[in-house]
Amino acid sequence: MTTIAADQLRQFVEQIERLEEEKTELAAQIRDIYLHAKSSGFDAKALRQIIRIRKMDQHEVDELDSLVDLYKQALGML
Amino acid sequence: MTTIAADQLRQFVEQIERLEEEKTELAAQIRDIYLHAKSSGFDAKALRQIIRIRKMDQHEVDELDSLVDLYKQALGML
Amino acid sequence: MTTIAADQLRQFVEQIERLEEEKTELAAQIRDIYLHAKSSGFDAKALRQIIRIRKMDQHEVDELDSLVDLYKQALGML
Amino acid sequence: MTTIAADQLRQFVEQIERLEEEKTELAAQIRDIYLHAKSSGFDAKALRQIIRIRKMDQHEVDELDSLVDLYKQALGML
DNA sequence: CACTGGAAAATGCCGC
DNA sequence: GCGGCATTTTCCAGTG
Repeated sequence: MTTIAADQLRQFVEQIERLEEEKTELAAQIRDIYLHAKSSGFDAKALRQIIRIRKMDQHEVDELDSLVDLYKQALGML
Repeated sequence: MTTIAADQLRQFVEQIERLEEEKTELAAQIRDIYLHAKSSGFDAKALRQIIRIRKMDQHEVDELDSLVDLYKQALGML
Repeated sequence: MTTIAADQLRQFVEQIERLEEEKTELAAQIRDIYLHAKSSGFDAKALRQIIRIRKMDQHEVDELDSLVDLYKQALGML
Repeated sequence: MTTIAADQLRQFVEQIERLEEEKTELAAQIRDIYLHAKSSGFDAKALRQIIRIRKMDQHEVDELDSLVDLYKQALGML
């Protein structure tokens, strides 16, 4: 491997590592908020579900829900 | 480490590996079923959700659902 | 949903649930062994590490290794 | 739910969503770098491996290593 | 466009 | 009983 390639590789590695560090930091902040929410009396599991639902397109949500309901019906779960 | 300890360790390792192998095999079978279900026209995501719901105690389900609804209401998502 | 489809769905669900039950049982057995190992004086964390290392398909690992070594060299990690 | 609690909930949700957005953005940047690396002739898989290896806190790894080596020896893996 | 593999999220266990 | 860690599951991008 040429020196040039090695330097280039090093650049890539360092850039990635820097960004991943930031990403890890953000993840930690998010965990903290869930902890705060929890100690404010909110249920973490339900909160996560809310976040998930809001992230999904409304159409997707509806589609999945109606399928789940259909399956529940077929299984006598309703 | 004595020979006895080494033998004991080996026993543990082999037992664990054997069980994990079986576990892996089961996981593969489960994946297969999801594949069959899919090729029979069922939606894998919805199916997984059904399995999850059935695994939960009914009381838990209700509790989580009502919390999620409460949160949705608080956030004007309804 | 037709009766046929409903029956088919039920089949899938029941098969999956049965297999998952077995999987859970195996997981419990594995936990037990770790507990036994621990009470025989072995360090569970190290033991898990051993299992992990042995699990890696050595061949596949080696495949990447030459490339990885090249890059590590370039990064002064050797 | 009181107005206060609802407001608090909204705060948590918005904070989480904002941080997750940033995290997604970082992930996109990282993907870009891998793409650049790839078009510079580097193997993405090996590159990821490098990143993974470097991420392991070398110190912590060493901590376990003596125990692991002991066990490997016992298992004839050395 | 389905599959594979790898990253991220979520769940559950063990320790304190 | 809670927090941290490890595993497991889910999701998603890359690939053929």
